[in-house]
Amino acid sequence: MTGQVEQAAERLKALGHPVRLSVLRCVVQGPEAGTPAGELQVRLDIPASTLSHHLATLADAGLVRVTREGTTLRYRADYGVLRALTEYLWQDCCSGGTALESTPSPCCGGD
Amino acid sequence: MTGQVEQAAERLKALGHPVRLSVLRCVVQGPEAGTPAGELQVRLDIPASTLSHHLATLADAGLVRVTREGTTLRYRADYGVLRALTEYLWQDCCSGGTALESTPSPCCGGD
DNA sequence: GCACTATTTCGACATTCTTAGAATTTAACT
DNA sequence: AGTTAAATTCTAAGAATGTCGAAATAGTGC
Repeated sequence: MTGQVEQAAERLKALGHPVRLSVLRCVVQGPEAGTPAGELQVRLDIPASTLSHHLATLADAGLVRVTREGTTLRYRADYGVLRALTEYLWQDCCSGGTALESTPSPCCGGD
Repeated sequence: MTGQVEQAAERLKALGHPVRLSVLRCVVQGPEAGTPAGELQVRLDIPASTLSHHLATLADAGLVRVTREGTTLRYRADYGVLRALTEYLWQDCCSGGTALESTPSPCCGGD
């Protein structure tokens, strides 16, 4: 199987671009059934071909899923993957060591 | 100020590389005072110059901090930044929408 | 089959990233 | 000052990314 570090790195890399991170936020804020690519294109105001590449990157990383509906393609977030990634990032990469033994919680606690 | 999305993207991008993610994990698991670059180099078994570039990327992104101690440089994680990033990722990018209104918690709960 | 719409794929270019040997800096010690 | 140790910066070259107009594809309806 692909190493866990490699997979997480690939997903973080996919998120590591302003446009793609914005795309994800749009998708998350959109309807549960998914947001049409054309709507994302209007919202983000970027060329369709550019958007398509970014969407492909996100989909390849497994962060979003696509559903066809006539001629339109709806993109929606894969929350399972996103959550697993977030958990991995905090638990396995940030709090596995000696420095934070008593740190309350990653995302839930906090100010 | 730099846009929040841009800053988060830069940090995620810094994490989006297998070597850098491994570096971070090593640093986190190391002593609180920081791990010498030389020790990281031995652990990860990569050329010093390559490691130095990756460390610079992580430091530029604000994910790690450096302290000089004689001729050795100790790198340690900035947990405040890491935590803020993790929180941002989940709260602002993954659960801000309509789809997950009743989702318990990002990182703390969960199976 | 033709037209129309929604998106993707192609092609090309500029930019950035990654890698790593060689040279350089920084600091400690004698 | 000279030497040694620890890291970084220089340099260079190949690989990967980002961008976007133009062309191609998938789907619907006439």
